[in-house]
Amino acid sequence: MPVGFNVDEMKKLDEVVEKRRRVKQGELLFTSGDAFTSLYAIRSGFFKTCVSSEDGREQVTGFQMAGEIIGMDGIVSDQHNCNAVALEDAEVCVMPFATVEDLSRELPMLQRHVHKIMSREIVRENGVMMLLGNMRAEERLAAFLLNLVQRLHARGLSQSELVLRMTREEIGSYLGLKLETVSRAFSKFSDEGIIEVKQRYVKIMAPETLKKIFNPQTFF
Amino acid sequence: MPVGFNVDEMKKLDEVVEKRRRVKQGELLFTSGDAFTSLYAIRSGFFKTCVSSEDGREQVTGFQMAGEIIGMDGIVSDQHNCNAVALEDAEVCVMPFATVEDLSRELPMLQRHVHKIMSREIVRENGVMMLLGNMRAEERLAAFLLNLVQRLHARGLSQSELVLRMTREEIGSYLGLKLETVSRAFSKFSDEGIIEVKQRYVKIMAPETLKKIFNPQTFF
DNA sequence: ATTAACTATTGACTTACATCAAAGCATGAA
DNA sequence: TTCATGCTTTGATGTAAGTCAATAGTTAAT
Repeated sequence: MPVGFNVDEMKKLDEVVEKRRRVKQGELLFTSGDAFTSLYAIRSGFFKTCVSSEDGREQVTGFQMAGEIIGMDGIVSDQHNCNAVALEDAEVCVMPFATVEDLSRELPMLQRHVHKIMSREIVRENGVMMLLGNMRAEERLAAFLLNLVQRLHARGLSQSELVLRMTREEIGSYLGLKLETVSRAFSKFSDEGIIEVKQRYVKIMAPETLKKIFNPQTFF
Repeated sequence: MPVGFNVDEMKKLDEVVEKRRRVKQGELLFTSGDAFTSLYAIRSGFFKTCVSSEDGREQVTGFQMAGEIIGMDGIVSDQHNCNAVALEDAEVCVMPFATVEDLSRELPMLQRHVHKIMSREIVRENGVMMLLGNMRAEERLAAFLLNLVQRLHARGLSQSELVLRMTREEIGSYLGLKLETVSRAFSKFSDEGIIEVKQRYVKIMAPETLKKIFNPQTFF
């Protein structure tokens, strides 16, 4: 939650958080078809969200970490439209959406915040569409890595080192690539000295080169 | 706007609509970087929204028709993050977002409506990600056509005939394909008797076959 | 400690779509 | 009517990424 609330308002905000819920690695926070009741603020841990087509194909639609909100897909139809799976043991704050709506009628700042969170998700997905529709494998992976470290850095972690919480297959699903292609792109970056990779551990050695790959035009 | 408001509430809702704005074919309703002030309800006409990368690649992120709301991409950063271009002469209702927020604090039904519209957009984009990440060219085009006629039919138009408002290139951009690939897929469907095509005019002869192509598993 | 079950890497080969190129249609202006 | 312009179709060829397959490294269970 953002700063800028007074003591009284903070008390009200506390009401929103009904209770906490722990989700073990591999378990579902919610799944497609579940009744929608609440948004979830991730306190710790790491999630993926994914949709699956009726013939079983799965598309990872996002990776979410501490401080992020998930569940907004459920508002439109009062039931969830994707699955949220914990990629490591996690804890979330359950925020009943009816309470969020009630309270955001009293607190314009909360109202504004809810709108921004949803808008941010729309804009993020626009970016993913650009990635999937226009970029090549290495550009996609560069964008993915840069986005991940940037978000981790914003949480006080390193801006050059990270431990991936997801498999090559899950990265591939998010980026519209097969796991072998993801693996090859990692190896290529590693061969070129842009990153160091050892399984899930990644160290970014040349962030500027990575940015160049993601966004070639910047240098014309 | 949905039904279920009383006379008094309807009066208030009228306040939201500040004024109307006409946008000629080819003109921008808003563009990336514009200050965000309002959402727009399309009264007539047809729009595309698109984002472009710094090196000039363009990704169409959606096509919008009468009755739909655009501009929600601007909320998060107080400036628009995509371009909205009229594909035919159009008229929109300008709804200043500050007014929408004020009023939706008084009218829970409006508040709920705003949330649903944004959630619907998130879910739609999830579907596009599935399309772009997992489907082949013909599946994408089948899904696209089915979605278009379904929306047109909901507006009282035919469920089998439509006139495309966009070029093959714009369809391709939306679907992550090149215009030649879109054209070939149209020709293939036509050869197989699934549709009749004559330039922008399309008649769906075998909707069930189209659904099968989009969703092969249904028939195992 | 020894499996078993995942996960990741790498190579050989295939393929769906992209690219390049030419020609055919519309639409609108002069 | 004629020309110009922009869209669409179709063919020939190229290529990035997919598929198939073998191997090896990691993690977890017994």
